[in-house]
Amino acid sequence: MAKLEYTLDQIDYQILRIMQDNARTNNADIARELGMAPSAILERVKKLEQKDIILQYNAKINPDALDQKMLSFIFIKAQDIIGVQKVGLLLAEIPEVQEVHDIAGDDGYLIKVRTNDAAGLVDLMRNSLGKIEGIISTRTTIVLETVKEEQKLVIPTKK
Amino acid sequence: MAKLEYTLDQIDYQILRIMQDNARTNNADIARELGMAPSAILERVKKLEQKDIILQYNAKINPDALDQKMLSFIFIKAQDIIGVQKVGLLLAEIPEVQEVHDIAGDDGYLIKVRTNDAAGLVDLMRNSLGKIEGIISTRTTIVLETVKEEQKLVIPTKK
DNA sequence: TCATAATTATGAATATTATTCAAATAATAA
DNA sequence: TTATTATTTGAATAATATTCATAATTATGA
Repeated sequence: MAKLEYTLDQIDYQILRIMQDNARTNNADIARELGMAPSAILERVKKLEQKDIILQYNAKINPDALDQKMLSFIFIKAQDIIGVQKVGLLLAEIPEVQEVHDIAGDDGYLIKVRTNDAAGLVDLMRNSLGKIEGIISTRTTIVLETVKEEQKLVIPTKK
Repeated sequence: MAKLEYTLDQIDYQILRIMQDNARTNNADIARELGMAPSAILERVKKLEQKDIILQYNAKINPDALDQKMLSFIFIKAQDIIGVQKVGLLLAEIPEVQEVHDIAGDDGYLIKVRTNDAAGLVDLMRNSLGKIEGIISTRTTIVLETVKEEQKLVIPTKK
């Protein structure tokens, strides 16, 4: 899927750093910051996209603004054969499920779910999870408060 | 912090939907898609930003491209007084820690950590977590494979 | 090392977009 | 209904994106 036969240099790292910080930074600004021609930056950004190094650009929306105040993590024990992930794929189809991780240990999956409230969570568990065959059991962890939530990667410096 | 005395309408939702899908969509394109003047869209986007509805724009970078192939979740039992989160704030300062959630139950925190490999994780636990006072114990869950990882919210339709 | 090839950057030209703002509309409240 | 406020439009200008030929740089192999 991702074709990573590609070596990133310092300039790429700087671009990634800027983009990771603000994905709407325009080419001209990046070019100015790096002291290069906008066309050169454009070229690199396109390549980063094509090589699947930059996967996507997304806006982080305030969950409260959409009344999605409840965040939970659910451990799901499933009877999937290791590496097949049938249950995992079904879980991934649920819109409220933001993340699905196949985890080590007998739990099977760890999923991250955002709902309006507790009722929404119950709903989801009953209607969505409940309909997936192969789920043996679930264990839910409720988030009281989120202190940090980013997906920023640590980008290498110098070298 | 966030001032949410603001009611979103269908147009706002559409903008959010577009932005959530591709944060680099330009104003002109959004305007065309919604059949409105670019200036009107600009106005709305600015407001969405100012009202802390759109929190930030970020590029999702392929972790593999930066050799961050290891993802783990760590439950941290801490002796924080409920609601004070001293440990939580210290955890949030660690760059490899992408998320810190204060969770219900006696576990305390659930954090999401990205490192190069197992050695990097051990390093982090020893050097970073190890230096935080107030951590009573940790329980680590290793991610074998991620099936889905987004932060897209479910945006209401019609009404 | 040198020459050639391949890659990447530049700079200028053009196409598009962003941004501003006054006027017009629409929505809301009194 | 009328006044008030908020939003949208449309036009004008500033700025950015994009293309592409040329130049510079870097990599490669004899």
